[in-house]
Amino acid sequence: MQEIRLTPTSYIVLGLLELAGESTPYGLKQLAAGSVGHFWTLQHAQLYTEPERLAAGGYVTRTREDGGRRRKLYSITDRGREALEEWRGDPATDRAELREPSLLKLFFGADPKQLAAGQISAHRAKLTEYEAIRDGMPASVAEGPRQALDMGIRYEREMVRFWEELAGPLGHRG
Amino acid sequence: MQEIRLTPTSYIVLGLLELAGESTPYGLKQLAAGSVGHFWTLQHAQLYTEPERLAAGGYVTRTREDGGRRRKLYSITDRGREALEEWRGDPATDRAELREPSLLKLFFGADPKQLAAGQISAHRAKLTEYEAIRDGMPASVAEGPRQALDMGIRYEREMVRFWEELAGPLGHRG
DNA sequence: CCTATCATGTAATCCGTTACATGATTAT
DNA sequence: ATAATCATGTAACGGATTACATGATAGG
Repeated sequence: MQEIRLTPTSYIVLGLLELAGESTPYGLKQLAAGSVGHFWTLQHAQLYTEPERLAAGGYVTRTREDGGRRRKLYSITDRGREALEEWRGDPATDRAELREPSLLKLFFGADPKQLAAGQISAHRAKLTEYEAIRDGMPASVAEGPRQALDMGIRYEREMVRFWEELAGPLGHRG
Repeated sequence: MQEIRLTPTSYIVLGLLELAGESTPYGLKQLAAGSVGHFWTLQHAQLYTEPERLAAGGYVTRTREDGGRRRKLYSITDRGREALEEWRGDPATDRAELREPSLLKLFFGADPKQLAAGQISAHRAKLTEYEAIRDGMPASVAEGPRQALDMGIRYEREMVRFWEELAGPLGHRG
């Protein structure tokens, strides 16, 4: 049982395993794609390697299917649950940086109007997608995902506004 | 002259070198700290290694001081300028993900009120910092940094609003 | 049957972070 | 002088991305 460092990736895997119970990497991929993946994507390879790391640390267990494909199945352990719980309960969260590539370009002198065109459509598309998810969300969905989605919507709206104003400043309140 | 891949870090270094002319890694660090570092920080080690990479690719040149410390001095080459120009002119910018650790916690069930306390003060602090920079900005500062800062301000404001509403929903428009 | 696509993994590479180390200035 | 901080690097490590490879399933 090695010491391993828990990264955001680790918590995503732990969180998904907590929700899903036993799952294969591909199962995790599917789960992630429909949920947390909307604002934090993982490479598929990570969903194979990260559970291995977590297993080495005792946060998950690995079993193998008996039948034909003998796929690897992972489950969260008590230790994993504790770690997840501790993480969730700790309000000291590292600050994220904006780290928008488009912002970098803007900063270093790219033409705002040109950039804006692409950014507006990208952010609008994402916004539409988020709103569709929200409108189709069954009442059973937990608060967390709902609130996270709400943040995503706000963010996209604000970015659309920002780029729209950059692209065509109509005085203000156009 | 090797093929190297240009990452956002590369463009930051190139962009800073374009602004600064010849500079040492430490000089770059100082420059970055007062500008782009507000929304995209680099480790100091990167400011020593990245210029080396760029030199290997022919995007910058390295010279050494004649005098005592014989520090390394980097300058952008024509090739570097071209690369920077092409990057700036290409509106096809990768989409950034939100990747807020706090959002991850929220998603996976952390207590919103508890999280909010920390987030509100962090985002308020950043907002205050940004506003101070904006208010102290000399008229000579280029559009790019100014607009990037504006985006940062909007972002922080929106995040403050979001967490405030989560922490204490006063109906709406409290 | 054949070919997409879905699914399951491993290996190599590389960038970013962290840690280590030391030289030069400045302040006390 | 000496401590503190500023400055200048190198080395090790590790996680994330990318590339490679192959097996299973479904659709035509």
